[in-house]
Amino acid sequence: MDDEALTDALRLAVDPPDGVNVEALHDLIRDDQATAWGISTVAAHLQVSPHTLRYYEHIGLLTVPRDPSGRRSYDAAAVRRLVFLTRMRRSGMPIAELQRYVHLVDAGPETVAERLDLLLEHRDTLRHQIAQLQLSLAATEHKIAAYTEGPRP
Amino acid sequence: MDDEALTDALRLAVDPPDGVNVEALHDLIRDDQATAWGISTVAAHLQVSPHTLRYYEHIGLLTVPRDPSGRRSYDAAAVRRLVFLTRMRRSGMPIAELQRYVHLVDAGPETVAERLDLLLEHRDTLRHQIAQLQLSLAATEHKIAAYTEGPRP
DNA sequence: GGTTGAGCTCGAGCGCGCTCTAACCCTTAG
DNA sequence: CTAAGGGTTAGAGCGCGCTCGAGCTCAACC
Repeated sequence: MDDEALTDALRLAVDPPDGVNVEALHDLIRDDQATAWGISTVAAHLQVSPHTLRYYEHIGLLTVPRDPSGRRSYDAAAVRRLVFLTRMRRSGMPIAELQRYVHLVDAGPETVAERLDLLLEHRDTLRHQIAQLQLSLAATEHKIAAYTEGPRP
Repeated sequence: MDDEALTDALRLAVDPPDGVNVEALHDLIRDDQATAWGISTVAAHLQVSPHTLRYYEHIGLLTVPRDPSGRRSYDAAAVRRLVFLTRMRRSGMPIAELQRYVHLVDAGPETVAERLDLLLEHRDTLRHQIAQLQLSLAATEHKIAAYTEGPRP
């Protein structure tokens, strides 16, 4: 059930249906303090390796509770942060910037302005990237058309 | 060969999102047969370093004519190929794939089908990337909205 | 209760794509 | 005629983001 919810959240994150519904994603992974997940479960759902999850923790991007025998036990907060982290990574945010961001988050509410700056900057980067990719896509499609239609490409 | 397609790719390069000098690119494609450009000129216009241009040549992505004293003298064909190469690189195509592609181009017209496959595959990659980035953008904008609009209760 | 397998830490290694250095060569301005 | 400044080569080095291995502990299943 919770596992399913996580799966759904991640499917939304990776492979969006027609409308992008950020609200829904947000709801799907909201607090749910009963359950916890093992490292390989989380890794599989986020499409990263357990090694990577340990690495992220090691470099201070998040802290993960342990079970009595010392194993990582990812709670809802950890998973939510990981969803954020992996999405930012996939969209090209460098790890150093993620470290800066989570440091601000952990520092408390007086850093909100700075976090906002960081997000605004990333938004601009994303828009720029999308524009560039669309241009590359147009160029690629044009070349494809030249190969398929034109007798002398 | 596919000079025309490369030229078209260059034409599509005319309106990059930020910074790239449109006039400069026009300079680069004007005077097709008469002129040649030095390495630092080309590097500046393509926004890469001369080191990178030598590197691309070294790994076989293109060949560049030399002037009588042995210096690189980029002609229109070389520049067109570099426009293509840099565009593909910026849109995430790995160098190994570029090597494969230019190898096919250099192998002659019987490799057209294979080149087309490669381009189709890249097109799909681009579409997927764009979709992902748009989702990340939506998520980022949502977070920004949460910070700016919602006065925290 | 022994074996299998997953997780743990620590630290080294790696693949990619440049990026830089060393040592030398040419062209051009003063 | 000299000196600056950019070009040439081969090859080493680097930053990023993992990725893997060694050697161990622990839990679970037959």
